[in-house]
Amino acid sequence: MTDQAEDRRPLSRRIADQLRKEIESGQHAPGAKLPSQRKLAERFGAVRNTVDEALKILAQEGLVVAEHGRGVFVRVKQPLIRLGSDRYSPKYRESGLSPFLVECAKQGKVGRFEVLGIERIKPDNALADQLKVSDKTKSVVRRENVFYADTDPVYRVTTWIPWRIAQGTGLLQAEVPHQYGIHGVFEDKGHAMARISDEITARMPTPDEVGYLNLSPGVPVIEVMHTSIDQDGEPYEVTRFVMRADMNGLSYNVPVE
Amino acid sequence: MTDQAEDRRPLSRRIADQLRKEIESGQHAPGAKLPSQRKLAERFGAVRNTVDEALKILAQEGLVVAEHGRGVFVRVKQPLIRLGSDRYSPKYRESGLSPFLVECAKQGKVGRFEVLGIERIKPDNALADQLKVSDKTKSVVRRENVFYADTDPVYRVTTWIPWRIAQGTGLLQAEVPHQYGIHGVFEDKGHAMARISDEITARMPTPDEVGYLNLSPGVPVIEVMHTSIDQDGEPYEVTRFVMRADMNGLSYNVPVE
DNA sequence: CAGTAGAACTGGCTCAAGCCAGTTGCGTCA
DNA sequence: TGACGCAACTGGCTTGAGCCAGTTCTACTG
Repeated sequence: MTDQAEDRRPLSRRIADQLRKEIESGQHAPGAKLPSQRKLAERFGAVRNTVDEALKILAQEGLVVAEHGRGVFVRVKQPLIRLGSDRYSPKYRESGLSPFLVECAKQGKVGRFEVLGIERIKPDNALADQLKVSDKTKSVVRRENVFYADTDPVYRVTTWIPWRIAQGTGLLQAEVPHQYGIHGVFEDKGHAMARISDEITARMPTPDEVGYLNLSPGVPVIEVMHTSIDQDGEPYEVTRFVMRADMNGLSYNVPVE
Repeated sequence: MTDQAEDRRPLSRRIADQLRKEIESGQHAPGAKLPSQRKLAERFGAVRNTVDEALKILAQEGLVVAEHGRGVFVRVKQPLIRLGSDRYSPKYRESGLSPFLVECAKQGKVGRFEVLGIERIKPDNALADQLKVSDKTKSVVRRENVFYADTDPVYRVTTWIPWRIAQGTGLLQAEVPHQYGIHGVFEDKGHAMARISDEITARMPTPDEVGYLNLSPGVPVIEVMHTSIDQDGEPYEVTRFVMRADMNGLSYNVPVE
């Protein structure tokens, strides 16, 4: 009776289910190569196309990765880089270490980032609203960065700063003009970080994001819209993180108010 | 020259790219039906299989949804239900409204939940560690719930409570024995919530989750591992949320410490 | 012995054809 | 009029065949 129910499911699904079971039970270890599509086809009495379909299902689930010309491999789970709610804590600013670099170091990786571009632009409505600036003029500075752990791109970061604050600070240059980083600049301008507001969503990447984060199929992205709020309750900076979900997590350890 | 580069990309991708462009430019409005696979095949000079492939790509990106026998439709974006860091705030407990119900009401939906099961079990290592209980005995109670907005399952919630705390409180029954809900019970036991620790990840759903959250392809899940910490810094409850990412977001508005 | 050409493998993608299973609407029949 | 059944549509999936493009290793060549 179970068999009957099984039998009416598509063959590609049944093959995927069987292989998933074998992977989860450890019959195929992480990193191991699965039999070739042609061999699997023979084993399951299906045509290669159908096996290909089954493997695509598993790839979408993030269980396997196909490498052209080499084979299909059980995906090795990457350790997560945890971006914490304490990432803006003053304790990091004084030590000179960013939480990202600390996390990378923990995993024996070298963290670094590249500046992709800096521009003074006209904000869209939502952003103008959030930062309380005009949406008619070039009232914000946008900075684009990519972060790497070793050679893997890990997340893309876009920061928007009101021109009123950025003006005359050198934030239009690639090199951040302060020993404590960009938030040092804000403090000098009279904006100490009192609160943060983070809005978190997850979704499948756009084709663009697949390209610049070098994503394999079945890896979603986490998008964080972060706003820094100063001692007067005024927002003075917005940052968007787009992170690959297979290498990143978030962590919030906060008081209940 | 661009054409040459374009031409060496797989046909299914090029079709997907073209359709994506048309959807994003508004030529196909949200909810609208795309031409049938057979018509698209004719238009693009491809075979139906290839168009099917292209549509699967778009489905995986979360752009379209196929309905068997009816057609392929541009996905309508659901408004997000935002689970906030203030969801455990005392202000809600006294008003008798949960943040989930408030969010649903905002969207004109009726929120409700079902108890799937309650069990006294032996925790796994990580959980035993987190709650500081033994992993050798049935030292925790597990409660499983599903939350619905109207008829859509929105998230699945699993709560683990140390038996030492749950004992004698009636938390083994479906009906929570306190007017302020489960956290009222904890307070009576001397555990006031002082801090929360949330660990957030995103990933593709397991086939199980696809089933009970009724997920369409291309929708990731957000997983939140939440720990409640009392006035003495002791963890006394762990909850895992598995949320469909197309209907849910998280929001943390917290002080910088 | 070093270097290389190529065979034999891998997955990627497309075509062509067909059957099946949902959905919808229309026309017929009671 | 109302119910029912069927035709004509929709997507879902599989077979079978074939070409292409990466990778790997071997055996031959200089």
